[in-house]
Amino acid sequence: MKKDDLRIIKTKKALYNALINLMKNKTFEEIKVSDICNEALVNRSTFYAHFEDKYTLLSSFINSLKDSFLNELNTNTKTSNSKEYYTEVIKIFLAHIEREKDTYLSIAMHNRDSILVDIIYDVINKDIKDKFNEDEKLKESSIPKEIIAKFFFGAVVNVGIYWLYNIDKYTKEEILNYLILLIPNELK
Amino acid sequence: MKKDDLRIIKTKKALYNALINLMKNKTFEEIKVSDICNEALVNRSTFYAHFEDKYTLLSSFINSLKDSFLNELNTNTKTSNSKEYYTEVIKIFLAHIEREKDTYLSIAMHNRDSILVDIIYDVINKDIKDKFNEDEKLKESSIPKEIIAKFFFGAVVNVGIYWLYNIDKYTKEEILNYLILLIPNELK
DNA sequence: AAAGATATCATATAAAACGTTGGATAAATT
DNA sequence: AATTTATCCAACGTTTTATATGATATCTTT
Repeated sequence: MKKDDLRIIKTKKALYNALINLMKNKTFEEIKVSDICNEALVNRSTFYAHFEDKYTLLSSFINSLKDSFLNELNTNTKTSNSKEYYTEVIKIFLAHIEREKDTYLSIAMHNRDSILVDIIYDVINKDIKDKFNEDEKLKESSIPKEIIAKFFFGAVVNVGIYWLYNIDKYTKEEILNYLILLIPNELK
Repeated sequence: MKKDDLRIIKTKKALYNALINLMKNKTFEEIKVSDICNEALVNRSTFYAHFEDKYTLLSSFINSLKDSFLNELNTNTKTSNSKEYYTEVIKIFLAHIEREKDTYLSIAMHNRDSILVDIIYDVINKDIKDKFNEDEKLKESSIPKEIIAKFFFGAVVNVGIYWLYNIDKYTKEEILNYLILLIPNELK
């Protein structure tokens, strides 16, 4: 099973797309493996050749989303300056939401918001934590660093999710500005 | 089916407890209706007399958690003063986490964090939004009220969840203080 | 372009879990 | 104490899962 075989790439992509499509109209739990296969025009036995079950399929897809976001982070954040670093991260975060909005909205449509929250938190926690820990300014604070981190992570992510649902109401730049205003200067 | 029949109350409670117990060791998806019934010492046909499926069971339990939190909110927030109102809400929020920590940790154990996030957001959004909208101070801000709300809701909830996982590391009072420090005075 | 490798398909099958039913029993309400 | 009714038990058909096998189609390699 060389993973670069065209057939494998094709069927996996078909299964991913099928799942996301079905999630526009159905709860994830309501979706059966056979539904996914029918939608993807893939035989059921082929499905099981690649994934244990639909949960593995979903989390595999989620991981690919995470990876693409992490790549953007690594390639687009050049500044070592911590002040600018945070706004750059937020910029990339918002760009990610904008680009993947259809996917995220499909997932959110007939499912719990939280699948979305899970994805985004995971991504953010993975990479940004370290930078946060190196931040010299935060060491002076009387509030534990980890709590400051959780506070503003939660804040930014929640605004991001709100924007996802109201993406035509505000531009990316507006949201960015609001966030910059809301985050105190000592952290910016 | 009068819902105040002792037998009904008993079996429902048994099913709730069974589910929460099982979630300490298994994913919600791995848990079968028969598992819940065995754990609860309740016949499977009785289960179906009360709930459509395990999803209905879970969300019914979640609703009861939400109700208990909303009750605390309504009975314990007397102040019309908006400054003090927010800190009171946070106090009640932290007290709720502390009292229900075993339940929440069971749910979180082998499941996505986000089930928890879902619960808490739902509760908070339901009741506190209105107060937020009435807040005169916020009308002066250049930032849309809804965004300010999402920002600080996300922040507080995320700190609360962090505390749930590290409940022995900080006291309730410490967390409260940190949050008060992190929320700017104009909003307090 | 042909040969070889292998992913996919079609089909079959067993097991697991779902969801419902009807009558007997036990527990509650009045 | 009489009546109501929730629970139990056991059985049943259906759906879905998960796996296996050989034939076919597609991709890779040379």
